[in-house]
Amino acid sequence: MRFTEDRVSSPNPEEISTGSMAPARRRMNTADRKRQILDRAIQFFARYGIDGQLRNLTKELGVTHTLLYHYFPTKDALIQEVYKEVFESRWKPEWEQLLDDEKLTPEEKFIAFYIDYSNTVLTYDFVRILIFSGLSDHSISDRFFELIRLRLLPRLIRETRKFCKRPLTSKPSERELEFLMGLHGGIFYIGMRRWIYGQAIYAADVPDTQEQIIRDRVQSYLQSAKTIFA
Amino acid sequence: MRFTEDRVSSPNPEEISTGSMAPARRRMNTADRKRQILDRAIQFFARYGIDGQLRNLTKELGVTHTLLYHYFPTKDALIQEVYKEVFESRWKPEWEQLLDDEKLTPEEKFIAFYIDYSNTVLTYDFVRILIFSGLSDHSISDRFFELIRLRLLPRLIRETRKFCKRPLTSKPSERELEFLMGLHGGIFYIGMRRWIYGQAIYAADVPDTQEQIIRDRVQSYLQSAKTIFA
DNA sequence: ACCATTATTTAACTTTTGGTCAATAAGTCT
DNA sequence: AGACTTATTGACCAAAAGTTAAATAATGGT
Repeated sequence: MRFTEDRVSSPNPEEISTGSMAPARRRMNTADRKRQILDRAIQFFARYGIDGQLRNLTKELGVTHTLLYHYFPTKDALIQEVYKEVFESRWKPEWEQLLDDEKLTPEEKFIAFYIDYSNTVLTYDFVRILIFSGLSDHSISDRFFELIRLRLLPRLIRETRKFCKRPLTSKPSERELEFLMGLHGGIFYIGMRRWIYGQAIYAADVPDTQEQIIRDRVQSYLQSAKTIFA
Repeated sequence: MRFTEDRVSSPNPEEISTGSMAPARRRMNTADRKRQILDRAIQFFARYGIDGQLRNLTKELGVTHTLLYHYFPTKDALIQEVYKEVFESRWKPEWEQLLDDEKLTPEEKFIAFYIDYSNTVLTYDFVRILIFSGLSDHSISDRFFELIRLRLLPRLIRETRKFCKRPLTSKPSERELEFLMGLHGGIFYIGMRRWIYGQAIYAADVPDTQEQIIRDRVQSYLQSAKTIFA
């Protein structure tokens, strides 16, 4: 004998105290509920991947899975909104301004940028959803890399050249770009180790250490660029 | 009306010529068939993830999906064997010997090692299965990182110190390790970009360029280590 | 040429899971 | 209080997907 019991026992914190088991159906207004579902869905798909089951997602919300179809026409539509939310709404235009700031040295820009970038991008949700989407469908993660390639890399290359006192005009060579990707990838790898492989990154909990690491790597990158591209 | 039609039309190359549609059931000996299934399964799960469907896997083999259960008790057992094959059988003990070689300089060792390591580990199957397994269950990818942490990192740290002319005795500091992980991660990121995000790595098809990139990064790492840890 | 073994298939079962639809009830407005 | 809107649920469907058991037939040994 199996019951159809989608909702978890006590979804509404206010109701728990009674100990009764009638979950007392509560209505939320459309906007709030949609927001709530989307937020949960981000965490949920980050954890279980896009193959995660809707019934499990809604169980976390204390709601039956059919309610989702009141807000999203299909599972895929929900996932698309999750992608949109994660990839597009977290991009900071300030990064570009920072890298264009006339008052900062290239070194200061690199360090300030990568510290903030790490704090924004190297989160559980972001890293995992980026990887999940890359694994299943490039077209999603491509959009994020387009942003990097168009908005960030040219500026980072420019600052590198400034630091090396080289002319800024010519098109970046593959060797230059690839050397930069070494820095970039090394930093992203911190998120990989932490959120994909589940390794404890000692420095992650100590902001000072975390920043020291980035500082080390950036300085290493810039100094070596000077040597390599002299 | 639906038929149970698992096998693809002409599984056996020798039989195609006739154009007839009786696929002529062929028996393979146990060892060969198991090997064949395992090889295919590696490619298959690398591509579609562990959620890939057995019916699709066996379709590629020209066999019904139930045949799998003659060789593996369960889907999970098959996946475990895939993991074992990918992670354990590709580790090269020569790496340790190379890094211990008395006749090479630290710089030569680093470069030789990372070139070979890249060629072995940065393959489609390996990178993707490593990520898939990390995403779903750390316990699998952990085994691979244990190898790295125990067999490789101490040697790489030792060679770094030799290069910097520093004493070899003390325990590696977190800063040292983390700086090394910057190099390591930057190199792994090449595989990520290529096999997860599907980016065309220009240098990947030109061995010379590929090696130049690794050379650049290794030299950058070593030179900077000298500065940082002086 | 026959027999025994076992690789392979056919058919069927079960659970899972995305999705539909009509019924229910919590708010809101008058 | 009664009516109206619509958020929410319960029952149900169909296809997908892992698993099992019995039937079939290819191969090797005698």
